[in-house]
Amino acid sequence: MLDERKRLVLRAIIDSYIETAEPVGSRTIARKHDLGVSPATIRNEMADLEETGYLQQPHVSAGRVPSDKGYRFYVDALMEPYVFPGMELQKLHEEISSVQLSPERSIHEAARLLALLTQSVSLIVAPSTDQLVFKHLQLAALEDTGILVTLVLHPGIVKNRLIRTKRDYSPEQIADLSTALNQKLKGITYRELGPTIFTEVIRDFEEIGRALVEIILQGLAEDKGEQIYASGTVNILSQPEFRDVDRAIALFEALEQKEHLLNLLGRAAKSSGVQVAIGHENVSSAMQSCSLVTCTYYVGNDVVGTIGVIGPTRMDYARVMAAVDVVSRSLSTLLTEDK
Amino acid sequence: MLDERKRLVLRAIIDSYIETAEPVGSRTIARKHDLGVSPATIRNEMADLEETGYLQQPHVSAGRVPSDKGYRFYVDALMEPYVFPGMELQKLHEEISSVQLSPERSIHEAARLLALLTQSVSLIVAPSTDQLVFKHLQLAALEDTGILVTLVLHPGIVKNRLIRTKRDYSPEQIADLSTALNQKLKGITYRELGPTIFTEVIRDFEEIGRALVEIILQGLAEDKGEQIYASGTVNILSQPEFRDVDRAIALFEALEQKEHLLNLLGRAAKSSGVQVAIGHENVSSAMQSCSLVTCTYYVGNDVVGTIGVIGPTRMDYARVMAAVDVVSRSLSTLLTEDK
DNA sequence: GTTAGCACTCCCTCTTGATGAGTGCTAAAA
DNA sequence: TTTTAGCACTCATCAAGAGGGAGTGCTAAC
Repeated sequence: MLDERKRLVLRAIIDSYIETAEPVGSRTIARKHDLGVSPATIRNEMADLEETGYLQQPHVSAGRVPSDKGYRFYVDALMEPYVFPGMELQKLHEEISSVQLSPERSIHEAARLLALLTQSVSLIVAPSTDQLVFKHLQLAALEDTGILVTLVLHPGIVKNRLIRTKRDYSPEQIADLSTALNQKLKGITYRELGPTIFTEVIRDFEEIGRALVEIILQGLAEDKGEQIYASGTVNILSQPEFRDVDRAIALFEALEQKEHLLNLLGRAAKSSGVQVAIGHENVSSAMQSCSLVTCTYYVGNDVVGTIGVIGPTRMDYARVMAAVDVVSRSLSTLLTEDK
Repeated sequence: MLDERKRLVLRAIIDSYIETAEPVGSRTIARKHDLGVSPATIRNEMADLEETGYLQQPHVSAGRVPSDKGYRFYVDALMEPYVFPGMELQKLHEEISSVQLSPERSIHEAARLLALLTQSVSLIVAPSTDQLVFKHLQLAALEDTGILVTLVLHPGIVKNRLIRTKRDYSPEQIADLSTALNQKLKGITYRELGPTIFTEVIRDFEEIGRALVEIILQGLAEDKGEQIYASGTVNILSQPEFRDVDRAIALFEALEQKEHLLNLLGRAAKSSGVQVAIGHENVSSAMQSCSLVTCTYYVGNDVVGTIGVIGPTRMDYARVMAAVDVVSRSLSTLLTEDK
C-alpha cells in the first residue's frame, strides 16, 4: 500500500522525531537521509502520508509528526530491530541474578534494570499466588495463641501469615495438621485447590476442627491478589513531553491506580512475545499519548507475570522492545532454573 | 530579643507566606492582621527583621520571605500548634489498624496516610532486624536440598530465607536444630546474638556441622539492614516551589539515595518527640530548600524506627508536626498492642 | 515525475512600554 | 522618640508588536 519511497520517508521522519522530539521538515529529511530527491519531492510524499493518516501537522508551518497509525506501521514494518550486544546481555543477566535473596527481589531488580535500560517507567506484575504451585506448607504454633503459616511456592516465593486463634491448639495437633496439609497441597496450584481436597483434609482433622483449616486457607487466599510495581517513575520527568508538570501529574496519578494498570497489562498476558499498544490503542485516557510495551515471563512453561514499559508514544520502540524482550527472558531463565 | 510587635509581624508574614507562597508586603500585613499600625511602621519592622536575619527579600521591590532562621524561630516560639480533632484522630487510627495483615503493611499504610495528611512526601524507616526481639525461629527441610528459615520478630514481623545447602541433612536433624535454635534465641535481640550463644549451639550440634548454623545466621544477617520507603512522592510536584521540573528531578533523585535518607533520618532517632530540620540545617545539598519533620516510633518502650515528612521549607509546620506526631503515636500503639 | 521558486503561515524570541506592587527615605505629626 | 504620610525609585510581570526563521503548498518549468 505504501511504495518504497514513502516507506523510506516515513521511516526517516519517525526515526528523526524519536530522536529529537521536534516536528520534522522536508529539508531535514533531504539533508540527513540521502534519498536522492529534493525537499520538494519529499514534501509531496509527506502531504500524501498525511492524507493517508500516517503523519500529522501540529500547525500549518511546522514539520510533520507521526500519528499513532504511523507509529503502528513503523513498529510492524519499518523499524530496524535493535539487538543488544552479547556483552551487555550477559552483564544484564548477571545483575538480575546477583540478587540471590529471593525471586521477589529478582523481580524487583528486573524492573529496576528495565527502567534504567529504557529510561522510562517499567511495570511488573508479580506472580499471583493463584497460579503458582505449592511446594511446601508449614504451620507452627507460637507461644501465644498465634499460628504461623508459611507457604513456599514453586519458584521459591515465600508467603507468611500470622493467624490469631481464639481456641487453643496443642503444638502437636498443629504439627500433625501441618504435615497433612503439606502432603495434600504439594504440587497443586492454588487455583486447583478444589472442594475435594479441602473436605478431605477437614475430614481427617475433624478433631482440630474445620474452623482452623478454614482460617488458614482463607488467610492464604487473602494476599493471592496480583501485585504490580512501577519503577523509574522519575524518568518520565526527563521526557520533553512531560516538561509540563500537570501532564506529568496526570500520568503519575494514572500509575498509582494499580487496578487500572493490572487491567492494562492483563491484556498482554494472553498473547506471547513482545506486545505494543500505541497511544489511543490504550483505553486509559491519561495514557492516550503514551505507549505500552509488554511481555510475559515464565516459570518453566507457565506464564506467571508480565513486565512492561510505559513511555511517550515517541519512544524508541526498537530499543524498548528489545529491552523488554531481553529482561523477560533473563527473568524467566532465572525463575525457572532456581526453582 | 524580639519585642512583641516584631513577633506579631514575623508570625503574620510567615503565616501568610506559608499559605500563599508569595512574598508578603507591608500592606498585606496591615490589611489582614489588625495590628493597629500603618504599613509604614510595619515596613520599618520588616527592615529590622531583615537586618537581624529573620526575613529575606527576593529582590528590592518585592515583599519579604522568611529565612531559615525565621522559620526556626517560628517553629520554636511563634506558631500556634495544630491539634487534630478527635474524630479525625480516631478515623486515622482505624485506618492504620485496618490493615491487619502484618506490621510491615501497617507501617506502609502509616506512611501512605502521612503523605495524604500532609500532601507531602513521607518517609519511613522500617524496624531493622538488628534491634528486634526474636519471637520464633524455625527451620524446615524442603524436598530438594533447600532449607527454609523462618524468623518471627517481636511485633509480628516475619522474615524468610531459603537456603540451599550442598550437604544433605535429614529432616529430623533439621527439626532438632530448629528446636534448639528456637530455644536459644527466643527473647534476645539480633544485636545481642553474641559468640557465646553461637558457640553453645554449635557445640550441641557438632554432627550437623557448624557450617549449617553459620549459613543460617549469615542468611539472617543479610537482610537485617534498615529499609526506608518514601510515599507520596507525587505530591511534591503540586508544590509551587517545584513547578520547575529540574528542581523536582533533583529532589526525586535525592529521595532515591536510600543511604543518604537513612543518614538524614538517623539523626532524629537519637532524640525523642517531633524533630524539625529546616533548610540548610539539613546537610544534603538537594534538600537545602526543604524541611524535614521526623519522629520515632516504638514497640513497647523501644525505638524501632523513624517516620518523617519532607516538604519545602515553606511547609505548614504546625499541621505537619501534628500529623507526624499523631501517626507515630498511632503506629506505636498498634505495634505495641498486637505484638 | 521532479524540482526550483515564491508567497504565505505561524511559532518563537526579543524589545518596548505600561502597570503595579512594594520598598526606603524624609519630614511632619503625635 | 515613635509613628505616619508622602514620594521617588526599583523591578517583576504582562501585553503588544516587530523581526526572523522554519516550514508549507502551489505553480510552472524541467
